[in-house]
Amino acid sequence: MSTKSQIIDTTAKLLETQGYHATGLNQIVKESGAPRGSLYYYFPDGKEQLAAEAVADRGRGIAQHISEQLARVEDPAESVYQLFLSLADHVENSACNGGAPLANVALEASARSERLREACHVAYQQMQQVVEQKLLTAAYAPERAKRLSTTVVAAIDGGIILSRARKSAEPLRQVAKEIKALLECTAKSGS
Amino acid sequence: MSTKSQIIDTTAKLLETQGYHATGLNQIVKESGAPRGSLYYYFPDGKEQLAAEAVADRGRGIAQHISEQLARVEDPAESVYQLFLSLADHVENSACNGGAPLANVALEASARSERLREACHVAYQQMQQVVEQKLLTAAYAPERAKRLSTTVVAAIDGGIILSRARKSAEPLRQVAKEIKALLECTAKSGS
DNA sequence: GTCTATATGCAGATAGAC
DNA sequence: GTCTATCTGCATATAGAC
Repeated sequence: MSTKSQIIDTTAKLLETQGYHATGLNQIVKESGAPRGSLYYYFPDGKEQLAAEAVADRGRGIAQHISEQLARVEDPAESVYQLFLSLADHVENSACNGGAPLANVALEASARSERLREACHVAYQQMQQVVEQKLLTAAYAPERAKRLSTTVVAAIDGGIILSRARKSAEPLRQVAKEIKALLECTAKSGS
Repeated sequence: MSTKSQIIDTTAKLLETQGYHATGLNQIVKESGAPRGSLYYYFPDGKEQLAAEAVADRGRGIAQHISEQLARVEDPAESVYQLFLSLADHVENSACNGGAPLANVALEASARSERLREACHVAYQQMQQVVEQKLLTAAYAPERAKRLSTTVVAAIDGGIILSRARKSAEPLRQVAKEIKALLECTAKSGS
């Protein structure tokens, strides 16, 4: 892996657990093992640019991960449910400090940096579209599939926040059940 | 209002929009108009203590706000729906930089400070219990009311994150519709 | 209770050698 | 491309006067 992508990857990981302002350039350099002098060579605009690229990279990664997870089960409701459960496992394995790679930056920087806000927005759109596409394979009306995909993404992030605060993946699993119920009980009614 | 509560209130507001690490003690002093020397007099443990008290205070505030909102409409599903809409208005009026007073701190500090994590957890529990109580006035099974209340709180925070990233309250309104659908379509089935 | 002054450290960023 | 040295500024926190 190239030095640049190594830096981006480490940054994304730190942003996920610590957030933007708590993550220092020094820490990124140290944990990535990248040469100190490379940082401003690859990212002339400094921390903001680096974070934006990390968010974009992680956004693509999650969207792909979600896509793969959803593809494993044919039924949309069940596939989304399994996605939640896999996320819950991930949250548990990361000691409840991970799982929502974008939420932290989105909240912190949406006001301060337009560049970061936009990066987060794009990443969320990608996640949402993947879910939406899966839902469209069922009998949902297009508008409703869009609303549902927004709800699924929101429920993921919200569930992870609660799980982190509680130091337990239980909230995420509870949310999983209800999202499944939502997808099932109204599957055929266009409403 | 006393100096102390003035400081707490300002801190809570800044934490909501900026998060923990981006909010400096200097800014708190300046914007609160409180005397500089008072800070460590009222909060000997410094920033961490101040933030924890701000979170606790805001937690009580939101729980009460939610309680009042839910009391305005008898039907649980409809009352929760109206709650979401009022939150969407609030997010819009704050230029999409507010609405989730706890999420930011919960994500940032859950790993670093046990004290802050616990404060967030308690605050979330209070919110959830208010919703749960409202749901119990309907025909939901107790266990399900708990799951649903978790889902509602998660959906609020997640919806607000998406709305902030998108600079529009639209995601929150979409989520609102689906949560309403969830509460309605399964009202009588204990599942 | 509140003030000012200050200690100490680390942040992000830059310059210039190699 | 990568290095080291350094600039500047702000962060939290403390000391001691009033």
